Amino acid sequence: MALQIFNTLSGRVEELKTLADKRIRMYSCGPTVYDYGHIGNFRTFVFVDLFRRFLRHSGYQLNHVMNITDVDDKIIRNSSAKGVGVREYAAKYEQAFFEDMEILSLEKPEEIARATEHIPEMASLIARLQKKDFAYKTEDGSYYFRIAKFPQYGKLSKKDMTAISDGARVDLDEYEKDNVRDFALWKSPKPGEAKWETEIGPGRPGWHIECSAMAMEYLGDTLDVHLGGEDLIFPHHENEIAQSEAATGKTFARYWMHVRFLLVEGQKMSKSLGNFYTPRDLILKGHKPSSIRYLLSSVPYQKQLNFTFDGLKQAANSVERLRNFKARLDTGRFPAGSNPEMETLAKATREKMRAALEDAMNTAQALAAVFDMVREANAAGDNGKLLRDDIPALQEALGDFDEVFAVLEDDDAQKSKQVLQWARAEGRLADAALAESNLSDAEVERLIEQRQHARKSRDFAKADAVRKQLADAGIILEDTKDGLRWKRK
RNA sequence: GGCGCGGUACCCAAGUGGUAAGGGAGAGGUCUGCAAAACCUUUAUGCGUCGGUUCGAUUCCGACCCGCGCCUCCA
Repeated sequence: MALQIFNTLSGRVEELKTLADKRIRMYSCGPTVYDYGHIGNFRTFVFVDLFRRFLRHSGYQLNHVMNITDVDDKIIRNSSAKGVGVREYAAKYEQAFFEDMEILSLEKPEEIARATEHIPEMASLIARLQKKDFAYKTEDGSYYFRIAKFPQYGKLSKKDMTAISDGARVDLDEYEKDNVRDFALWKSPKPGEAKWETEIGPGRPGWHIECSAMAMEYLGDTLDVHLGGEDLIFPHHENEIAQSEAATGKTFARYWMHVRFLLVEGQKMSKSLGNFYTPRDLILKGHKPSSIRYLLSSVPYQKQLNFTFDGLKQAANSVERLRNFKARLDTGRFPAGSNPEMETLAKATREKMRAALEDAMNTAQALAAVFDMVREANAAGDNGKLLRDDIPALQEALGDFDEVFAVLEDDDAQKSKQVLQWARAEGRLADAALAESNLSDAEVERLIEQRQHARKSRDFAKADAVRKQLADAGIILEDTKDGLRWKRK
């Protein structure tokens, strides 16, 4: 089977067929860097990451562009409220975004495009649109897109723009527009706001034009896939289509994929409800980065995901189970020989995972396949039916899994530490429940040695006391047949 | 009002016209100096409600109830 995805444009699940065989041109809407990203943003970004990883795993050569919107109304408003320049303000949150990407194990796209570095491309796109009469300039120097001239308008969001729907509100201030639905391509300069001198005059770009200009700049007139959060379907992506296709006369993006919003504790996340979280907030509360990534990955992207603290705990336990299995494969000792059933199991698991992800990125089903393997291989191990030569095949299958899900590497403690340092620097330590483990690896090893001595001399009281001491510092010990293993909680 | 999505065990969640994956949690057991890990057993005659189609529906159709999203530069 080949990769199937749900295409918002057609409203159907379709086979993904790229323009150039095994090369994919994709564009995903990145952050507007006006504040720290929240877990809702990161549901989308985590999905984009899973998708790119799976594409690469499937043999595609990726050309993925993500934008950073570093000029917009909110950035202008927030930066002036703080009395810092727009560039400086945006740079801080852009940096934070990159840090968050690393914390959540998100790969960097091949190209990261900043809006402010592509102003001339946007201006020339607007000039093209004006030449074709798809854009017009108003008295104050702003430019708008003429929706009436683009009959396909609404094809992505399935809106009939010829009729004004009842509930839709209209901004009456913008009387200069020919039609209330026309959207801004370019905003005339206002005192105190960032502005650029361009071929179409001074001002700053509208929201949508950057993505059209940058996507086409890096990927050509027609891209294979365009992704984003579901809220972007309208107006953002609809407008991108209008701008791009009006200018080029060609299809802008052949497939549109949209990630559903998440709920937090059953409700829409909002600051007023007090259920608004950034990954940093959660890490400071003691949750692991891998738990966040796992939870965000575990529900297929087209389904609403209810993000709860209970779910976060469950995710942590699930990741733990997978890591324990990995450790068993990596460090356990097994009898010589091979059991063909294990090779079959590994192969079947890899195929099931691939089939699940090819089926419109059904991550839940892919996870089920891995857990089936974990259980069966563990059982075989307990029964002495897991043999030395079986290990590589199982490791490979687990590696396949982690190429996409990326949760097995135990770097949570180190990542959390970074967040703690950030919190300290920002003076936010007050709300940090995260306890810093004050034991270095060497100290842990030293205590473990003491305990082993005690055990050898059958002084179990002493041994247990040491274990208790380590447990209090967040260190878990496991006495296995193959020796002692320890890990940080 | 228009368009759309969803309601599956204590929690998360997959799925199919033929009788309910997987994970977490709970209970019991095996193993262990004790733990941990792991394994085994167990927890939905039931898949929002009510009708209909069918030999048979959780899966198809209709109505209703509930939740959610977009229609406002919120991912």
